[in-house]
Amino acid sequence: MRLATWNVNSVRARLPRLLDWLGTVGPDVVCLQETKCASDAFPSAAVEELGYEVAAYGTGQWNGVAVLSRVGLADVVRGFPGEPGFPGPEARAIAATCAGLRVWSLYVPNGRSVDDPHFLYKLAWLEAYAAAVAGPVGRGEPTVACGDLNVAPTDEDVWDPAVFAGATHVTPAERQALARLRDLGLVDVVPHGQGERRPYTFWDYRGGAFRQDFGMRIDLVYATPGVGAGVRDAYVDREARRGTGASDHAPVVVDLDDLPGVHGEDRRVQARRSPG
DNA sequence: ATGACCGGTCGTACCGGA
Repeated sequence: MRLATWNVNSVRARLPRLLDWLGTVGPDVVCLQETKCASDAFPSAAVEELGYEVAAYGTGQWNGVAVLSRVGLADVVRGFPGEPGFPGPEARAIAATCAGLRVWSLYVPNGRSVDDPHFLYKLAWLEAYAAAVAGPVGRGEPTVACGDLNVAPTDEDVWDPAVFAGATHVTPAERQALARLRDLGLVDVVPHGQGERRPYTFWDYRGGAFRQDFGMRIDLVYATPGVGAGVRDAYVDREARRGTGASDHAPVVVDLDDLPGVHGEDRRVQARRSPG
């Protein structure tokens, strides 16, 4: 299975590039974040023409997540029990089961600044998510929690730690909240950055950050141990960040062994069985 | 240089992003 996660920064603005990318990379399952459109405004038809089913969750111009799959898309859940709001519910989490794998597409709150109420919301949201997946993950259900987690796990995951002194995304509090997920047993599937480059996934639009590789690794794939052991390859698709009309995030692409008991024919059956 | 970019919005400035 080829799994990917990508913060597209508006699915409608990115649609031509998304469709090209789906055709070129051919992922089986895609987690999208910052779709920035309501569920019923998601451009599903264009994606379905390429053979994907779509589960979208969006409430308007902010946030928004989705899962695309061409290997089955079952048991879709939007949000999770105990999910905090700001102050009301926000569209930041959606789950679906694809070829036996429980897939979460997550868009963790930004935090804005360390003295902003949004920062406490970010920490609470991460804690609540960890509590929500603790049961299934503890029972060994094959799971990936992936998306824009908005935390750089280590100083190695930002281009210059000095620049981020006092900023969000690198604080001990955020890293501890993220570590709760690893405490459950989830493993960080660290991609390679293509060549010798660091596996950054985000570069600010401003100041030629991408050209200078002033990036951060904040788009993450956290997998249960059995899933992590089946990772054949994982890479950051920097090509998708290049040129005009790009998102400020690059996709992370992960090639996984099929889960035990779920083989190619089963996947085709699941795909056929699902409603179009 | 307290900047620089981009997407969205009942918009033509401002918010949010990170």
